[in-house]
Amino acid sequence: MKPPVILWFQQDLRIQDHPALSAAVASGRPVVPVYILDEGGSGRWAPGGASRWWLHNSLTSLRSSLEKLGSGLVLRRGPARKVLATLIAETGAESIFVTRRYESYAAGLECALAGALRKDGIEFRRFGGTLLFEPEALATKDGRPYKVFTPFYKACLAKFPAASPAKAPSSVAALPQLPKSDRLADWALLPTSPDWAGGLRTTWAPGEQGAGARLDTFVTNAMTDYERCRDRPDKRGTSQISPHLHFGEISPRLCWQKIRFAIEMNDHRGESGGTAFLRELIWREFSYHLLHHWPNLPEAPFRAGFKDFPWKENAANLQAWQHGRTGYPLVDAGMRQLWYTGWMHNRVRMVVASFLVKHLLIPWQVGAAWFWETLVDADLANNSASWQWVAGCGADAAPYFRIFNPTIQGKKFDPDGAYVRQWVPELAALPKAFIHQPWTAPPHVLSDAGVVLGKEYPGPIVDHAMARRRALDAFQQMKQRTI
DNA sequence: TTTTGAGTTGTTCGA
DNA sequence: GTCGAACAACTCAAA
Repeated sequence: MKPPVILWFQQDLRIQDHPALSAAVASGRPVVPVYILDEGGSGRWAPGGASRWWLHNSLTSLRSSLEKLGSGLVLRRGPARKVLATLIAETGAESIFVTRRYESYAAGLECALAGALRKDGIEFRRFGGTLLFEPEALATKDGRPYKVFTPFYKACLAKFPAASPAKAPSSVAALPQLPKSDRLADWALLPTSPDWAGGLRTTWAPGEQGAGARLDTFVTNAMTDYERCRDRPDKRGTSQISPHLHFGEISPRLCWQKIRFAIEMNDHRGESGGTAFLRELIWREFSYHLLHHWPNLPEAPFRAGFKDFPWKENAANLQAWQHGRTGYPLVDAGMRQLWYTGWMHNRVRMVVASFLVKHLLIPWQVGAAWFWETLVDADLANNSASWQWVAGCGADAAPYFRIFNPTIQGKKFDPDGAYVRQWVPELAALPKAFIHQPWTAPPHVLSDAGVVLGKEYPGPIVDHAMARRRALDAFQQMKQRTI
């Protein structure tokens, strides 16, 4: 019998439009699908609690898809290098196929493995599929990586169409007996005592099927109004596809194709909404482009001047932010939505991030770490690039003086306060006029609503006007130090 | 090499 | 109440 191919799954937990899987099947050799839980391999960027919950469910889904194709999924725990060596010995495989990753630790490992295995006569091939375009495929006229979104976006548009998405294989040739697999339950990816995942379970359907359903729902219900509604946390105006994309349960090429198709079918009525959504997919590409070319993006400010920024670490303020007790209803609603569902609306992410970095002067890395722990869509490229963008130290970042006013943002994007009422129930009875600024409500209004500020719900932990001035001063200080 | 136009998502202040 | 300017220059990308 021909020696098998090891198909190493990482953040590509799908069977449709999966170039490495397609190539393994096309090779005509038996395939050994494997997922390796390498807990030390990503250093400080080991998956957080919410990501681990998702991973458990997504692996269950992938395994069942592969079983339907006549195969299965081998689960192993340990350092990837060691596990792969063991599997080579057990199966006699002469090839390993993998979908390439872009985090420096992962890409570095893949390159090292490729070199080491080649010496032993083992073929190690890395495939694309995670991005529309590989980071090497896009460069300025000078041959340098892009640092500004708009020219990057135009360059992407000029490259279209990307390759068409590939169909899922109809079967995967298996060995008579797949190697032994760990029991998924033994990996303890799900939380126990306490089980905090109730909100996640009711919100999400991890896996390739859930991903497709989520995208279809978006196309049917929200795409046409995407431009108008995507900033409204009180509506279902966004796709919520981010965790599915992060785990590779759906490919961006398939998203692109489905959206384009829907626009055509719909007589172009969804054109503006669909295009705005596709632009967000290019933002994802841009984040990966940055991470690939600047590997320390997760740790260090892109603009070096921010190294000397006068941050004020403060444990009490950090905890108030994490627990949704800052006294600013929109901020608190967002932080609680995050804790309960593992996800936060994009508009609100900007507001809470701006609040942490500018109102509280807590380093963006601290906020990024909390998001990493709590988000089901925690993605090193998107998380790092976006936090840097908000903090003003990123590539093509928001100017530092652009400081969100959480009250104004609330009135603008949650005009009736429905979002706040859902996530901050202790304020639910407040009239609309005060829902985003309870500290301005007259005493009788507060008591009618059953609110005692400083009791169930706190007063503002910082004064907005003071915090704004302080942030601008800190920025001035940094600039003077740099000069 | 130099020049030129442009750059995701805001807020505040004063006319 | 509405509107435009100030906020801060700076650096990128392309001609």
